[in-house]
Amino acid sequence: MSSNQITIKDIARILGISASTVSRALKNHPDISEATKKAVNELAKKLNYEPNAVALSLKHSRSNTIGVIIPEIVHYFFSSVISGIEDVAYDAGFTVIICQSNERYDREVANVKALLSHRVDGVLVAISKETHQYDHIFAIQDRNVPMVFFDRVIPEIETDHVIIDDQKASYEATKHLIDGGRKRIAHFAGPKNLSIGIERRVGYEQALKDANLPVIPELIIEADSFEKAIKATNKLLDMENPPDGIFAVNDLTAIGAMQTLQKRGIKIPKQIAVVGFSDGRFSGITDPTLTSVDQHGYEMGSVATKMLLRRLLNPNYDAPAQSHVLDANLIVRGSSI
Amino acid sequence: MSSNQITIKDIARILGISASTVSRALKNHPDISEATKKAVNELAKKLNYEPNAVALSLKHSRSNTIGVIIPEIVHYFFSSVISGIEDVAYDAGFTVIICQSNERYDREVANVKALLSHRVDGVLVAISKETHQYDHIFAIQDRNVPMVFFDRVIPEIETDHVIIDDQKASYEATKHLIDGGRKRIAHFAGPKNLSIGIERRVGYEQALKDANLPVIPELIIEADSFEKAIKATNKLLDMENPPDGIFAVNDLTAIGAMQTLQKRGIKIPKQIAVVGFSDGRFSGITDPTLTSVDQHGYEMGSVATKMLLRRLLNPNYDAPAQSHVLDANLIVRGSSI
DNA sequence: GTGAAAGCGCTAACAA
DNA sequence: TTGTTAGCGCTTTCAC
Repeated sequence: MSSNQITIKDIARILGISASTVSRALKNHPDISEATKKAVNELAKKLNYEPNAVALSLKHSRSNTIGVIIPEIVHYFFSSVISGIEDVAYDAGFTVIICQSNERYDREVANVKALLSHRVDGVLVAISKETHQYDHIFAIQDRNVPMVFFDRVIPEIETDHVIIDDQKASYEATKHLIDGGRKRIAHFAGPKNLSIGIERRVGYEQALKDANLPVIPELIIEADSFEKAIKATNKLLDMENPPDGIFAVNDLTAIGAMQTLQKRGIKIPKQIAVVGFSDGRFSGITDPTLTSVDQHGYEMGSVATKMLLRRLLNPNYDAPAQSHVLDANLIVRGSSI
Repeated sequence: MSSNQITIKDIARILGISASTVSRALKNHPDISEATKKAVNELAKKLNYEPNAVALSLKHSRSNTIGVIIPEIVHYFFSSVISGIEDVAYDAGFTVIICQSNERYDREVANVKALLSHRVDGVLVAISKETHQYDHIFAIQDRNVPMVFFDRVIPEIETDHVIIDDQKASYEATKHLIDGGRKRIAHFAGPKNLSIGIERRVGYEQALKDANLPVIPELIIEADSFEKAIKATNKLLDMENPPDGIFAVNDLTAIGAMQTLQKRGIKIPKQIAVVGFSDGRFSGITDPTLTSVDQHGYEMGSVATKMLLRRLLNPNYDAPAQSHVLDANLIVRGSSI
């Protein structure tokens, strides 16, 4: 398994010149004679010479590498984010190292360690749900490694971040139902200890208030899984005065609602309209198709990476931490109109 | 932005000893006195010293890094594979660099270049659909960098690989329909130029033959998108003698079929049973839930990585290329029983 | 126009 | 028990 990697030395030896000359010839240094350049470049090509990025990293104390810490790659949203990160990083000549925390604190700490050890030039982090202690994050800052948070933010930590305006998106979604004439809109809410749970609920309530509609506690049910949504929908339908619209905290619960409604003979959207919050690609394949908020994962990844590159590429750029808030817009489909 | 990374030299300087002593103390070398070890380790801890993986890579000509080239991370199957890769690699102390080809040949070539430049110790590749020329792959072999193919295989290239037994899985799926008493089973087929298209169709046909059922050309329709599935289903229903079962090449088309059937008042599975081939996580949230083949993406990633590690960790292991075929098993749900 | 030498951080053979 | 030195591949200053 002896490695066959060609080095500058190999080229130098073959051509009977020095390594430094080869190095210069390869970067088209003006001092080098055309003849030498030609010989070097031809041989390099012939031997499939590829500069050793590891040596370059060590030499320049810059690895041209970005580290990413993400909770779970298998979520459609997060994999879209990664796609956005990869594309932008790639265009800027950076390599991306992705680590999954699997929503675990200990794993996240290990990830940080690995990335720092690899001397990544910057990191993009979506903090795990389990993380409530931040020494490992401070370690990144201590080393002056630029960092951008995305999607999940820790208020105590001052660093660039890009998030979605969940509250506004929920407001829009609810308003869309109101504009469609709905007066009793239920909400399947997320957990109260998660910011998305809170933000989406606040947006919902605000839209009701702004339209002079009452916020009815019985119509707000904590339900963030498919099964819970089915139960919650049945509960709503069993009420004396059922809702005429449902705004669900995510698509999965919206789909649970739709199926239950249909099973009980309710017409969507005629009798009850349904709006979800996109976390998959289910919305296009339900029947009717599901009106939902598009979270723009790809854009989030690309924006976050650009924010990071801005600091990486201009070492004297030292503006204070920026907050970039993405608009998440409503995609209106069949379930609500 | 001056980097604050602590080095062995820093520790040596502070303690007034040599760098090599520090190095040895950190790895608990028996020659070093307890006192020195203690001092070094305490200071290292205090300063948050993290070994420079870049320097180690250069020194050892081993980067402890695995490169992955994958078509598109946003597919659930591929992101599951990555999860499997990450977990196994992580446990073995390896870092993973993921590159997306986006199903493009030029991008894949660039990915290989980047990974070779980073001197990854081994690579895991699922070749892009667009790739029909293999110089970049040969370049990997030329450098004696161990490589494992997963999911997509190039017969001409001899290297370890792990694939799914598509044919067998399709056979099982079709047989399951036959066992349920279905006699006219339609097939939504994938493109004829893709191995999954061919394999799945062959498995379907073989199951029919083994059960002495005729292979009816009109019941085999090329349909690998949601929209095509809807059209195809309508076409089937308009036949004089419609099918009593549908085996679809993927879940998306199976769902298209189900919706069309339901729209036209057909009961699933009573009148027509439907089976899909899993490429998402739709199967649990349809109504009825969808019987489908589980592709075991996570397992594929973990097996592929283990095959790679076997070569990386035992340099004298040089068995010929192995082929690992995973069983993809049928998950029976409501759409077929 | 080209070469020699030093150094990025770390390790290991060799000295002391 | 510890230090010195050389070297992994590359770049860059300084010499010639």
